[in-house]
Amino acid sequence: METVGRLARRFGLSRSTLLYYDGLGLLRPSGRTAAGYRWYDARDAARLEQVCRYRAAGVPLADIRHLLESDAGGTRGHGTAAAAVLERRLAALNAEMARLRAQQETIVRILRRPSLRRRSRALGKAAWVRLLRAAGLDDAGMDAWHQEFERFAPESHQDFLEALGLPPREIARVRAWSRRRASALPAAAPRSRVK
Amino acid sequence: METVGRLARRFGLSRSTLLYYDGLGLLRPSGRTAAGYRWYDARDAARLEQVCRYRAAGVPLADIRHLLESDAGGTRGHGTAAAAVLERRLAALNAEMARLRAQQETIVRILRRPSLRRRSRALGKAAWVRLLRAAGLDDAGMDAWHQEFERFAPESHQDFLEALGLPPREIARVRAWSRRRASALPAAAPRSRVK
DNA sequence: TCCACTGTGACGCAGCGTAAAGGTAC
DNA sequence: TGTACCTTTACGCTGCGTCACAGTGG
Repeated sequence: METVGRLARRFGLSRSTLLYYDGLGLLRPSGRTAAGYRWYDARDAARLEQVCRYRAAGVPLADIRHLLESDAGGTRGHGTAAAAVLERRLAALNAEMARLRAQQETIVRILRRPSLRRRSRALGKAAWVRLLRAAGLDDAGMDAWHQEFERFAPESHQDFLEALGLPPREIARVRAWSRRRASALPAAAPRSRVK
Repeated sequence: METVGRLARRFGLSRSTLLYYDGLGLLRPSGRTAAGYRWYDARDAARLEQVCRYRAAGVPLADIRHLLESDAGGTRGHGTAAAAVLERRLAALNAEMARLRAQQETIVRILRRPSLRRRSRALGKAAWVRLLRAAGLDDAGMDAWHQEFERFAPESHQDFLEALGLPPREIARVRAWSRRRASALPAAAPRSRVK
């Protein structure tokens, strides 16, 4: 039982956000006062809480609308729909982060100054090697680490190598080597890995 | 010496993009044909190449405009201006990536299902521990790893722990412990680290 | 005459922020 | 009487994509 400004403050949103949600049909107040003020009750607040949950995950407002509507329509399979939307969002997040990493890399390439690389807060290959060595890992350990990484989470291995700033060809070489290594006898290592 | 469509294709852009740049004043053709067609010469193409370089780094069009204008105005300090813009962009990228990581984490929290965690392509604590163990690291090694990480690159240490999905309080605990550890005698480890 | 190209202008997109011009609650 | 709230409408932001309608090049 509250007006739009009060509800907004309670959820840490702005008034215009709630007006926008109303216009979209995402969150309509269940009533109006005699003077035409929007009047939100407890169910509206509960719905807004759901909306905020999904928004915190970056789900687009249109998707949230569909989710909450299908949710009201019937219990059957609504959890599945939510999971599908969230998985789509995860995929989009991965794509977006890849784009941003590529931009970071581009900047570092433009400013060839290694002093700036540190400001990107993204560790490079040399830094990782130093850390792992300080932890007591030797060459054999790092080889094993790559193999296990490739076997257990190949996509993450790819992401990790990209984040190090390695060129695509070197990434491919490291991964291919890690795969072959896992099922073969010891052989010559490629010239360059995260080692 | 070419028209807008041809130049666009040559740079892998769309015609409307170049029209937009013209409207902004970011890239004006140096001439027009008798019929009013835009006519781009080699210097225009060179300028477009610069624009594309900065765009690949995600620099906003307005900033690119300022850069290229100050560049034409005088040689004095234009490299510094470019570096400043790129550093600002790096900071924005870091902030944006932090936002996206937070959203990933939110999604994983919503779907408590660990099976989905794998699809996020972001490794969690357990996965990292498994990898490091497979590489032959023991508890002491992991302790040393944290200490070195904290000493050498504290901000990246923070980023890494956040990316693992650890709650802020645990991150603070791990980092404080790593700092103390580096200059003290062996003591009891905190209840939970990436170990 | 045909077809690919060009011009200008306008609208659309996501998710709101901001302002204008006024009515309402206390 | 003030002022803190509320109403609606409409435009701004980014970086273009996508019409629509008309003229041009070959």
